[in-house]
Amino acid sequence: MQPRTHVTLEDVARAADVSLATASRALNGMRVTPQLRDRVLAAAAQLAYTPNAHARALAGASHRTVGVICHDVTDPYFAAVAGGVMRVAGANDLLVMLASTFRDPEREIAYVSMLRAERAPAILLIGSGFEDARWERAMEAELKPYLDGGGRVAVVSRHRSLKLDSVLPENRAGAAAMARALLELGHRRFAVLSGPRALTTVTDRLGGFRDELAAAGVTLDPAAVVEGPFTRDGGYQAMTELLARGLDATCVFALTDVMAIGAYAALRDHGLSVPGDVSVAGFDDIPIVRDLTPPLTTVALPLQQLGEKAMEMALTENTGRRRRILRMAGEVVVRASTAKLGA
Amino acid sequence: MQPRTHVTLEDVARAADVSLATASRALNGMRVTPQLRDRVLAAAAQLAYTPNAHARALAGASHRTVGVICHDVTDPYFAAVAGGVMRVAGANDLLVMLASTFRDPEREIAYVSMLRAERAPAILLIGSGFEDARWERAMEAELKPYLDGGGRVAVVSRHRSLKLDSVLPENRAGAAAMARALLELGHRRFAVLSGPRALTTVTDRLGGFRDELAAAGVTLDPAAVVEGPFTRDGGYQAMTELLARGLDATCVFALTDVMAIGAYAALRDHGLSVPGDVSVAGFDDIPIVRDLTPPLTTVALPLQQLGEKAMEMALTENTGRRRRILRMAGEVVVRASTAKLGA
DNA sequence: CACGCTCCTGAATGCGCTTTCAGTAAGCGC
DNA sequence: GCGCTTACTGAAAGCGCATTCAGGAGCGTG
Repeated sequence: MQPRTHVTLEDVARAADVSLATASRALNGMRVTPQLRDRVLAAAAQLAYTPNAHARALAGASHRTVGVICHDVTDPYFAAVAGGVMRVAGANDLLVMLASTFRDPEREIAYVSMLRAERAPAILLIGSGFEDARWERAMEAELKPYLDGGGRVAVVSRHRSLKLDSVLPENRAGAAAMARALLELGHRRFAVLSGPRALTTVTDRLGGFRDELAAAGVTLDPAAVVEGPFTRDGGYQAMTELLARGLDATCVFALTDVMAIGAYAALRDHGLSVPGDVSVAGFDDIPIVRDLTPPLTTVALPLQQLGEKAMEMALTENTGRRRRILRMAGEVVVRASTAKLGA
Repeated sequence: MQPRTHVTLEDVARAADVSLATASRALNGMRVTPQLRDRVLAAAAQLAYTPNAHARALAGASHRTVGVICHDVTDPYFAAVAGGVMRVAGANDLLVMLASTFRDPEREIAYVSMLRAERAPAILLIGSGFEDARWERAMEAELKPYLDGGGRVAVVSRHRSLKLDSVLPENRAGAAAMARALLELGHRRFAVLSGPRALTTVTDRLGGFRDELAAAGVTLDPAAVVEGPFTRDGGYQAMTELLARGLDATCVFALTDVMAIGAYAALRDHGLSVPGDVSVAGFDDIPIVRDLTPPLTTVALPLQQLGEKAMEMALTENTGRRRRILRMAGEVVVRASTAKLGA
C-alpha cells in the first residue's frame, strides 16, 4: 500500500496539545488525568487515528492474532477443524487468520515464514504434512527458530517427524474399528479408495484397515486399492477406475468422507445403488454426510474438538520435557450406506 | 509472544563482517559484489535469520498479504468465493489471510481494524453487511481512513450503503428467473425459506421472487414465508415450522442452497419425498448440491468468479470517479428436485 | 511555614529495518 | 603515472510507537 499520509500518534498528541508519551499512555489505558485522557481520546477519534501495528509491535507490544494453516479451506474437514480453533481463540480474545495452501508446499512454507516474520504468537498446522525430505527440512528450518523465539506451534494430524505438540486422530484404530464393523455385516471382499501414499493419514488408515482384515483372515487385494487425491473428484475417479477394473467387492471403504461423496456419484452414474449393490463407508464424519442419500456410514472424528484442543495446546505452555500428544479416538457410526450382506 | 532473543539483521551483518546496509541490500537482491552477497546469504542461512516483518514494514517495505473477511468459513458458499480470491491472489504472488466473523459485528470490525493497523494492501469483505446503523457507522469509520491511506477495498454482495467497489450477484434477477422456471413447471402455490430480513441478499431474492410471481398473477402467502438463519439447521427448522403450519405449497424456494439442504432433511423426516410430494429449489449452486439426492434445482452463481473478480478489482486502481460495480448474473439450473406439477 | 513524598507529565531512547548520502576503491584514458 | 568517472560500501537518519528517566506540581505532615 502506498503509504500516503497516515495519521500518527504525533498528530494526535499535537492536536490534543500533550506530549507523545502522554498520548500513548492515554490511548493504552495507563494512569493519566481524566481530563487529559478525554482530550487525547477526542483528538484520536476526530482524526480517525489507528495505531500502526508494526510500529507498535516493534516497540514491544504483543500481537493477538494467531495463524492457522490448512490445505484447503474449501474442504469441509478443514473448515470444521478451523471452526473449532476459532471458537477457542475467540473465547481467549484472539483473532485468527486462516491460510490455505491448496496443497502447495512452497506456499505452506511461505505462510509459516510470514507468520514468523510477523511474530504471531502461535501457529497451527492442520492436516498431514508433505512427506518429502526437502519440505521437511525447510519446515524445520522455519519452525525451529520460531519456537526458540518463544512462538507456539501445535499441529493436527501432522507428520510425526516434526517433533511438535500434536492432536492426533486415531486413524489406525478408527480404520480397524471400521474393518470390524464391516466384517460383522458379513462383507469379505473389499475395495479401498485411497489418498496419496505420502500422507501418514493414508498410511495409518489403510494400514489399520488392512491389518484388521488380515487378523480376521481376509486379505485385501492390492488391485482393489485405488489411489486418488483427497477430493470429491478424486473419489469419483478412483471409484470409476475401480469399476473399470471390474469391481468384485461388496463394500468400498473411502479413506475420507469427501472421497466417498465422489464414489456415490460414480456409482450412481454406473447405475449401481448404495447399499443395494455396494456398501460404502467413509472416514471423518464431516457434517454433510448425514444429509447424503443414503446417509454415510463413517468413522466419526470430533472435528471441532480437534481444532479446539490444538488451540488450547498452543495457548498453554508445555512445561514438560517432551512434546505433548493428544490422541482423539474416532467412533464408527453405522448409517444406511452399509448393508448386511445377503440381507 | 515473549520476544526472547531474535536474530537480527545486525547479527547477520556481524557474522558476515559487512555493514548493516550491505547485509540489507544483499538480502533484498540489490547490486552487491557476488562474493559479499554469498557471505551474507550464508550467514543468514546459518543463523536462520528471518527479517522482522514489522521493522521492515515500518521502514517502508510493503506487504504482500491481503485480508479477506467472511461470515463463516464453514459455509460452502464463503469457502467457494474465498477459493476464487485465493486463486487470483496466488497468481499475483500475494498471500491471503482469511478471517471468519461468525456473524459477529464486533469481530468484523476488529478484523478490519487489525488489517488496517497492519497496513494490509487490500481488504475484501464477503457477504451481506449487517443492516444496523451502529455497525455501519463503525465500519465506515474504519474503512474511510483506510481508503484515504491508499488501502484497497472490494466487496462481494455487500450492503449498498457502503460506497465501495463491489461485485454483486444479481439476486433479484436470479430469483425472478427461478420464479419463472417454477411457474413454467406448473407450480402456483409456493413457500419460501427465508433468511434474516436485515440482509439485502434476503430482500433482493425474496423481492425478486415475489414480484415475478405477482407479475404472473400468483400471490405469495406471507404465512408461507418462514425466516431462519442462513444455515443448514436454519433451513431444517424453517421447513419444520412450515410443515407444522400445514404446508399447502407444491414447491419450496430456499433463499440459499444451505437452507435447502436442511429442508431436504426436514422433509425426509416427515416422510415427504422430493420432488414427489414437494419440489425444492435453492440459490447459489454450492458444489455439494449436485451430489444431493435428488440433485438440487438452483440459481447457479459463479462463486469462484465472484471472488476472483473482487480480488482483481482490489488489485487494479479505480481510475474513474465513481465506485465500480460488477454485476454477475445467476442462471437457473433445473435438476431433479423440482418436478412438473401433475407429472 | 518548610520539608518530603507521591503522582503525573514530557524528553529522550531504542525496537529492526530500508534508504539516502557521503566516502573509498577500482577502472579508464591520456 | 595522474586525474577523473564509476561502482560499491558504510555511517546515519528515520519509520511510529512504548517506555524509562528525570523533573515539576500538588499534597500532607511536623
